[in-house]
Amino acid sequence: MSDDDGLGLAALLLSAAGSLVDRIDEGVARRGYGGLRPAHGFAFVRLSRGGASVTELAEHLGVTKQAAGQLVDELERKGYVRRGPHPADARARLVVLTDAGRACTRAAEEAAAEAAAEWAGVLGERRLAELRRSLGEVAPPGPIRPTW
Amino acid sequence: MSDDDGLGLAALLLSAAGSLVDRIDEGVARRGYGGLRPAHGFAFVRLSRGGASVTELAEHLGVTKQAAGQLVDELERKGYVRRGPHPADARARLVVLTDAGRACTRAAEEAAAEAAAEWAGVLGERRLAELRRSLGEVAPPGPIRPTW
DNA sequence: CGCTTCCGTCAAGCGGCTTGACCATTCGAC
DNA sequence: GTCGAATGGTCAAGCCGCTTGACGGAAGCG
Repeated sequence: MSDDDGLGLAALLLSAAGSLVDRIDEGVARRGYGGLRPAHGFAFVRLSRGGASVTELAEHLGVTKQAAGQLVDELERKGYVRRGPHPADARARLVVLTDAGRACTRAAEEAAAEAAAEWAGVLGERRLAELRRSLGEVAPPGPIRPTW
Repeated sequence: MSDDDGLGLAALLLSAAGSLVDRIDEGVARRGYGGLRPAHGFAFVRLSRGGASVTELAEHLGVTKQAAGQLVDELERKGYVRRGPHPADARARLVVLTDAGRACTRAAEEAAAEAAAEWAGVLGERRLAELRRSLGEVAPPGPIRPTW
């Protein structure tokens, strides 16, 4: 009954997303990168494209720049990122991944691929691709925000 | 590039889930039930099946019973639920929806159906059903937890 | 009966986030 | 050029939802 209404769809989506995120997070920890939360992984995704300013990161994550700043502090303390001067804007500082940060990003990608492979085992490649396609059509662009 | 790996899939899922949840929440508010958060909606879903104890609710939501108790406090203060004696266990108290609570539950279902209809408009009924089916196969049973 | 288990609540504290204020730098109109 | 407005980053304070810990009361079971 709750599986063919909108609320059931939301529950399904939340459950699937939560499960996938948890598996990735756990896979990252299993690879030796403990003390990281899912939000860090999405920060890595953004930073791996040549770095970003704190403000850009904040927009990417859908939080205030103060919150993004704290997150960067934490990653810097753990040695995953480094704040450097911004080449084109003296107000800004460019946050870039360190070698450890890049290694951790790879670990996250591996863990994610592993989780996706499990799903492919259940659904088959074809239906997984279709799932991805459908989600792409309904998912809005914009920041990756924690769900509720 | 980020759309065909596991991390991209997670982002898509999170984005879609977040969007749907936001729309439902907003739809509920638009119908006159302000000050409610998505978690309340999922609590309503559980309570609408004849009520539940605080502990059952906690399990359903994947939080501690203390947290569930606070949530019930809040809903009680706003007049959506009532704590009554439990018919079979004097330790427990049965949390049931009031008339306002049932009306609000209906509003949430309407808002969810509305959002789902929008998705059906994009994907078509057939692909939406397929989406739901695939999600049902990969989503674990268990509590509805906030994602990351 | 008495021991263990379970329900609900009180109390304290934490973690991640927000709003508000501020300085330094840059941009744009004049 | 110069000056005001906009923007990047940070400090500070506080909030809110949640957690851990501890406890009384009731149930279950030998």
